[in-house]
Amino acid sequence: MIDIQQIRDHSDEVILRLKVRNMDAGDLVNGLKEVDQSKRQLQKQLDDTLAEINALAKEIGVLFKTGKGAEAEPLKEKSAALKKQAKDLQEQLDEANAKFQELIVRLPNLPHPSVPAGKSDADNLVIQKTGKVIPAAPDALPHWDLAKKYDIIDFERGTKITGAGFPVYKGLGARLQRALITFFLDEALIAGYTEYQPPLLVNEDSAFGTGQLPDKDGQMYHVPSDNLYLIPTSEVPVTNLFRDTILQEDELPVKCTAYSVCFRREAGSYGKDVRGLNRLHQFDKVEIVQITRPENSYKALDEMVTHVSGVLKKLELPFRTTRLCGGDLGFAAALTYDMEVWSAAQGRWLEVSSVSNFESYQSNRLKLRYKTADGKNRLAHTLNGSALALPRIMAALLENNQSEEGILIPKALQAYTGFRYIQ
RNA sequence: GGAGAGGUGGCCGAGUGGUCGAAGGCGCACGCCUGGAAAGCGUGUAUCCGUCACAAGCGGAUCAAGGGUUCGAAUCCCUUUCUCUCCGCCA
Repeated sequence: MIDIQQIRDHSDEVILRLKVRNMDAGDLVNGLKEVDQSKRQLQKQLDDTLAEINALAKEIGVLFKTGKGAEAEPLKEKSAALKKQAKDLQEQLDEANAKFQELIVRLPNLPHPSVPAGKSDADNLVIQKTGKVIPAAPDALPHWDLAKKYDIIDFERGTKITGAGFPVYKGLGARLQRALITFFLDEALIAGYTEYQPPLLVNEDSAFGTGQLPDKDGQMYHVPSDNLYLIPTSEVPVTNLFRDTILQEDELPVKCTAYSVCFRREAGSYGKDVRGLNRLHQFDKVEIVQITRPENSYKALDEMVTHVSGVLKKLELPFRTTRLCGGDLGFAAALTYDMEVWSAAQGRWLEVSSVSNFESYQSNRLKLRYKTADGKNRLAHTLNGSALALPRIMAALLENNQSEEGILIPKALQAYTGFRYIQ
């Protein structure tokens, strides 16, 4: 969440910057300022009252010790009255705090100055195109047909055993999937990331910490009997490893990578967007996460984009990088780059990675700080990115590399698959 | 799932109602000592909130979490949660 100090000192700027998200935050920000004010006032009153109570208790203690217990009686009465007052103030303060919390979690992160204005993904700024987009042959098959032709993904039986959006990978398809995971992890390892294998279910605190709750409630699968959530991305468990943590400055940057299965309910999706592998309820992803000092986070963001680009180049897939516009920017992100690969047979770009800098928005919720050389605790910056999401990579590989001989596995992957063609 | 034991500061570990945010030790930082180092000696060493200049100082909160008893609780009571031991079940 946004640092309240920023709202106290620069509320106009906050409102202005949120306009890039097409959000009119005026009422919210001003309401927040008011609640903050009364909250602090109540805090002061309560603290003063408690201080009086504490002083009385000490006095009474001394009286008892010196055998003047009788003299303590009026003090006791006074204390009782103050206690009642304190309880009252405490209730008011709790109320103010709840209100404050309710309001502040509704404020999304402030967009970075470079975020373009815009309403939807159509307004995202294309900043880089890499690789040649060759028009697909007229008889090119979309990946769902190729999956059937080579018997490598079984959508129907996935639907039978679970439901739509839960494909079954089979034979060379399953092996290609496994190869991709290992390849991605190895690439991250080379880039200096430490590999993690996190739990696939998280508790409420974790879901809140990275911002899935309360903003995206309903997007996650929930297990009510244990009040746990299936992770929509390993960003959630991995970033939460550092919840309530004060790191030493020399531990930064922290660089983590994790492969995990991801679960998303995707309520409300439909049409060609969800055909085949385009949008699934369960999919595999390798994620990269960095925790940095504030002054280094944008350098780290560039580094992560470069890393993902490098992996895509090794896969020989044509891709483009876009900078998300204000309207498409995620709730917690300050700046996001999307990487999209060209899907030849579908003739469209498929998002395979999203790399974001959250600045201190997540770390403020997570209480993720680091101790500077002069002993001060500061909020760290968090970043994450997909490197990469598997299904659409799979889709693009199938569609782009199809020929009469079968589907050619890119050279960099062959060492991992152990085969050159899917035939 | 059943029975029992327990959760104290970065770590270990005292503390069963009164000036305890908490003894002592370790670790760490700085200083003295030394040619340099070790040892030794000394000093310091949690987090959050408020006041305020995001200083100092002062005040408040925090001994797993929440609630209660009391003038006063790390210490007593209740609930929750986690860890450990034994049993059960089990990949």
